[in-house]
Amino acid sequence: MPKDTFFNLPSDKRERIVEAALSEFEENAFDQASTNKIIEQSGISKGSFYQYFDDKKDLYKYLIQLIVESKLKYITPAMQNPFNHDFFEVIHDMNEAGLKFALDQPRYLKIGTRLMQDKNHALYKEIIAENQERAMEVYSALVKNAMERGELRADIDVGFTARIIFIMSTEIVSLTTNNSYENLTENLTEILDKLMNLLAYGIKKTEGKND
Amino acid sequence: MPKDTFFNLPSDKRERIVEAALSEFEENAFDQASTNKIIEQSGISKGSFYQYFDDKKDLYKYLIQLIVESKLKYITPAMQNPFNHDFFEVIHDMNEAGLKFALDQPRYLKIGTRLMQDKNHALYKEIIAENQERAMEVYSALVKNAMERGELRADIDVGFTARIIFIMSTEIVSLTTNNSYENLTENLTEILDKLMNLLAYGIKKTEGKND
DNA sequence: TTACAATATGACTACAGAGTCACATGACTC
DNA sequence: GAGTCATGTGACTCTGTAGTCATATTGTAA
Repeated sequence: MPKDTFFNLPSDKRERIVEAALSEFEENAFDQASTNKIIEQSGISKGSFYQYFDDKKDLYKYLIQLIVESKLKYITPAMQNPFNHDFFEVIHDMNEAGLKFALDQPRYLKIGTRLMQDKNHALYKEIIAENQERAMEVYSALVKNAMERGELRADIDVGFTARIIFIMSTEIVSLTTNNSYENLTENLTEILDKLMNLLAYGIKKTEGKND
Repeated sequence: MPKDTFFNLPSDKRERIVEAALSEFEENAFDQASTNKIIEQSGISKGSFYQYFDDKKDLYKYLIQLIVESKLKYITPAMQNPFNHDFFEVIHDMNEAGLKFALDQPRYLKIGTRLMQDKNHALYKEIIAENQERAMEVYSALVKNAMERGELRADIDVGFTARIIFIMSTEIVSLTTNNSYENLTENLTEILDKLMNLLAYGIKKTEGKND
């Protein structure tokens, strides 16, 4: 957590620092990112930086907190009473919210994605791992509930399905972008529909579900 | 490409260098990896290193080449006459081969995965991007062919499905490991079956496919 | 005006990185 | 033995890094 001196700062100065940090961490992973550059770009002195933050990690974790808070604002509405809604509708709405977040907050997305990528990094374990466990529990509960209500095939594996849905939620962004997070196009709902359709029905031609 | 001096080296020395480089790039992404450490660990002098390789990137690309060649050895058998076999069988066998590779060559896997992860890195674009395009073309042809033979629903999107299958092939490893590439368990075929089942039939309870 | 605390500053330390270069060594030919 | 060429060497340069600290500035309260 940043120190009081940081939060006591006039808001424009504080924003300049956050702005500079976002830019730096957007372009570089934690180890690559340079506090020197952040200091330079935000126009504060080195000494001041260390009066605001314990170290580079302190600042970084603060940014991640901002990002998580922001993303939660998007996701939570889709999670109201998830056990009373149609399972596929809940999953759809969550992914839709995630895409909206990606569209609205591209730099947040980029920083978050960077963190998610390096699963071997100590920071990943420190910041992400446990939250991910919680997410998996939520997904598992959703799947289990939907099975009990007869919405899902009875022979599927709950944990496996939960993980698939989790991976879906992280990969859907890359599905919509040809791998460069810059050009998020407008056919998001189209791609989301295709994905939901695949999740529900698969792609094999069967007696029940022909063309 | 390494210089002739490298290939003229006595094989034990050459292997020591490759070994040291694999270790370093296994533990660190390209930018983090230290040539100094590779030099130290392989017991050669700094000057020699630069007589073998143009620079750090030269060595790295050589390793990637070894990795790609190794992976191809696993995958190609599954790709013999792909248009005459059952579509799901081909996909199954390819993924199975990929998992075998992951099991047999964990350090290759780790280095390769690291490279795949940082899609923003210049090296990703230099090394991966075009190969990925080619992979997508192969997958697309497979999907299209299977549709024409009536194996797949006629209403699916070829490009989308090809991308799903591509993502599947990269994500299946993480599905089998709870995110640490160390403990690849033995229930690989089980997970692969579940994944193939999902791809084919989805998870929704329908008239055609109950329980 | 004085006194004191909070904040600001940037030169500085200590370290690590990639890559260079003048020189040393060893092998092979004449 | 002399000459030549490929290869080996490590001290060195240059650049960048995170973090520190003695000193200066500012704000506030008496």
